Amino acid sequence: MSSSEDEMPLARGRRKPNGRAVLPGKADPVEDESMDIDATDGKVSKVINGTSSKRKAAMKPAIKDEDDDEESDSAPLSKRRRTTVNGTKKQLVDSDDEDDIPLSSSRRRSTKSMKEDSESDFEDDDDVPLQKLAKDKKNTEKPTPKAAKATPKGKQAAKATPKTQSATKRKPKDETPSDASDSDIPIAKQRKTASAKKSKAVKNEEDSEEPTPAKAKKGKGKAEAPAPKKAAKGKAKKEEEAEEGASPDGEEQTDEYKWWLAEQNDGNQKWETLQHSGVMFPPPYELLPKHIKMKYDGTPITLAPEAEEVAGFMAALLEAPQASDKKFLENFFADWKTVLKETGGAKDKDGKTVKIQSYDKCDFRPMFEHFTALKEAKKAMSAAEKKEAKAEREKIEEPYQYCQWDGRKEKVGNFRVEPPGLFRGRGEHPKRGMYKKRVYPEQITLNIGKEATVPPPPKGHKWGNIVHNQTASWLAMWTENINGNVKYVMLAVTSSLKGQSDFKKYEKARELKKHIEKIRREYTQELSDKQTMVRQRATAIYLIDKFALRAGNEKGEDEADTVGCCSLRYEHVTLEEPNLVHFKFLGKDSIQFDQVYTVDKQVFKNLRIFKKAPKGPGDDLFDRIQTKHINEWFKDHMPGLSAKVFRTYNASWTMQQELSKMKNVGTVMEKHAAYNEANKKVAILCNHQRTKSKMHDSQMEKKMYEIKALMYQKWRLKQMILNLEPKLKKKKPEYFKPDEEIDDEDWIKEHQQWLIEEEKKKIEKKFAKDNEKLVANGEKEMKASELNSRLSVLSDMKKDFAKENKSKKVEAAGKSPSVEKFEEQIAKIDDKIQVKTGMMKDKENTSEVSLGTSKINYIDPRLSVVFCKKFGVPLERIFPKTLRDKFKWAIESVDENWEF
DNA sequence: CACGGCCATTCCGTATCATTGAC
DNA sequence: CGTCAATGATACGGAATGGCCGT
Repeated sequence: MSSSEDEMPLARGRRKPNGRAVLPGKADPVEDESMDIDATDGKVSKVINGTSSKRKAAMKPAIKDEDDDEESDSAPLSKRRRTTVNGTKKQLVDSDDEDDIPLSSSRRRSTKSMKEDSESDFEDDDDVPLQKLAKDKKNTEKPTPKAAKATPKGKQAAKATPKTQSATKRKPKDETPSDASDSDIPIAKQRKTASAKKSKAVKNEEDSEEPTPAKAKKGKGKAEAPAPKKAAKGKAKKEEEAEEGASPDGEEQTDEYKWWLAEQNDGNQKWETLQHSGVMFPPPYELLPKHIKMKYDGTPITLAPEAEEVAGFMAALLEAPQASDKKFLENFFADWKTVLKETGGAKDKDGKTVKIQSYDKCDFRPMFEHFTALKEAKKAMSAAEKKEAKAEREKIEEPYQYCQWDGRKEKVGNFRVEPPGLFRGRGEHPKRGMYKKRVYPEQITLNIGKEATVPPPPKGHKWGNIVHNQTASWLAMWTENINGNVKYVMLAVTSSLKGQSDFKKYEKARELKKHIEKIRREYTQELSDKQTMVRQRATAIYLIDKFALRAGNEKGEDEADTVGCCSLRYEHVTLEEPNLVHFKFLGKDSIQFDQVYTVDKQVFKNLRIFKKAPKGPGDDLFDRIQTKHINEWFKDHMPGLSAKVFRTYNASWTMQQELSKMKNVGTVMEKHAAYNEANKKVAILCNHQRTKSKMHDSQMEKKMYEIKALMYQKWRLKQMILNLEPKLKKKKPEYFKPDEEIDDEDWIKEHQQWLIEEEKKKIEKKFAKDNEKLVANGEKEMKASELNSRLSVLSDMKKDFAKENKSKKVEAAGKSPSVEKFEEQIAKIDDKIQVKTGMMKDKENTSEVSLGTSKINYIDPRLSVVFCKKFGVPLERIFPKTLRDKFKWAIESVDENWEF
């Protein structure tokens, strides 16, 4: 049985715990490839043959041959491979093959030897002139391991970029604004000057377009209202901040730390002093009321608190998709049974133990219904009650919200300990459904200043550990039980610390600008390197650069099967002559990556080689490289360079290109739409998707129907005009044609039916309501005959429609009908149609693209700020409040000439 | 180990619809 | 009786948050 499993071509399940895909009964394709390559040249092939024989000899121990291997580059790879291969025996046999095709694995041996294949591939490959080989050889030897590695050491020093310093000179470190409102004066000023410079026309538009009026009408004076007016702005801002400074003395917000005006602290130390309140725990579990009991095999059962709690987690999901996910249920059930065992199991009403053996016999419904009722009760709370509850919550949270970081008040991010629950995972995570346990203070380590007072642990508990790690930015941590991952409590994204690293991230990306040409030149050249490893590396880097792929570390058996660049497998890439590549795989978070790209010829050729038989589904495309190899290469070309930097760089670069194409014309709304369009390009580049909501299609259909209904109404009105002025038809025949969407008799008839139905419902509803009222007033209900008479309009409608359908004419309706009146109504309908189609398009357009992620993480915020300044678009249109906070550094530090 | 990225979910304000009352 | 404004209820969609994922 196990042998048959070995033969399964599927990747999944054949991965070793370390994640390497294992080729069952197959030796390393890699080496063959390199042999082949080298074989193109007589001289080299000699070397290779040496290697190969060595390899054969040292097949399983593998590692050793590296040292004496002359072709150092390929050796490490084979080493890696060897260590993970399970079918050692087979390989050994295979490797006896004279052809040096260890692959052999009878399962998919190609008739043509791999050697031949590759040879031909590289032969028609004139990118690698023979004479060059000697030189290349040298090159490849040079950058061997250790020597290169030393370089990135300068990284730390280089990190404090000159840019940072230049920003520094503006103001000395300890400069503190005199009061809170002070901080927004500069903005106001900038804004003023900017908008003054910008066209007045724009401002007028703003006034007319902004949703402000509506809000104002509502009497909400909130600063949030996009009121572009300078004066209004300043005032509003102040209010806002006053509100935020919860404490009565508006003092505390005053010395907001403008790190971008300050000296950068270099080195590893993150703080000097640190005081905080620790973490907030979820409320303890409260037992369900006695009468709420789940059933097993029809018997109501009593559970220990923890077992009941876990059961409740499942009960809550009864109508969620998880409830029909076998794996989820299986994992849940296993963990739940463990809890049951530990807590004395389930008892019936007489205290007799009930054995829980089958999920199918569990009935969580009573619990589910109880939860649903609770939810509704909560929803039904009066506004005042809700407000009170909220205030109470906030009061409890208050101490955790902020910490003192080097004496400054900084916002804390996730101070709440994650509550227990069932692990959800993304995609087909093998651990989904497992019980995520409650975290107790004893498991928590606090990181806090030596001088600080340690926050008291919850009563009856103590903290697991207290440390004073000044090189760490976390305030607290614990280890979660599902994957054994460490969870950290850190500062909020709006904190100065995070702001600084955000800033550094973008500066790093901008630094790449200076190197990108050289980098591209070099990897392009390496695309035709004679060594497979180098080629694979170059190809991978090409993909990372062009298509913004992630690096793609190996993953373990107990993680979802998702891939990035280096972990792409055979089946993820399909080639289509002459140079189209179809990528289809699950990326981070199990998000589908499904794109067809045109690639460089050489890249296409390389991919074809990397897919050569005997590789098949389940095999690594880049079998000779790992992320560490590309990372080493990156670091050699620029300190701190990584695949992520490419993503940031390309995203921001794309945005800059798109924005610079734009002209300062049109309304604010149009400009905003254009911005979103650019944003969308970036999102697509980064493959930021969102799942179309389940409702999406039906909502679309509904909208479409509404639009058609409007068109029909319009058409009828036009017919009525004709009814009044038949002559008009000759004058403007186009005008009186029905929209083609509704040019369909069957549809019209259906629609008429629908209209009648709707009308009927409406009348019945009204009747019922009227009756209710009468009863409430102690009067008698109306009789059914009244309803019938009211419903008689329906038959009139029917008749009218029938008549219309026959005569193709519509009688003018309404009192004192006139052409003008009809035209007015038509205009209104046209407006509605316009609006609706616009909304539809927009919705469809962004239904599967998520703009947020790239806006938050990849597009240099300074680009957006510049955009707003240049085009007079209120920043609030682009950045909602939290983003304005997060990007304060960007908002306050650029003028409109700034470039990425 | 530590940190940033990233989608789904939840939260919350606004738009829209329905209802009522005044004119 | 129709219209319009005011008000209330609800649906909707963007913003904030949460917690899982990858490097």
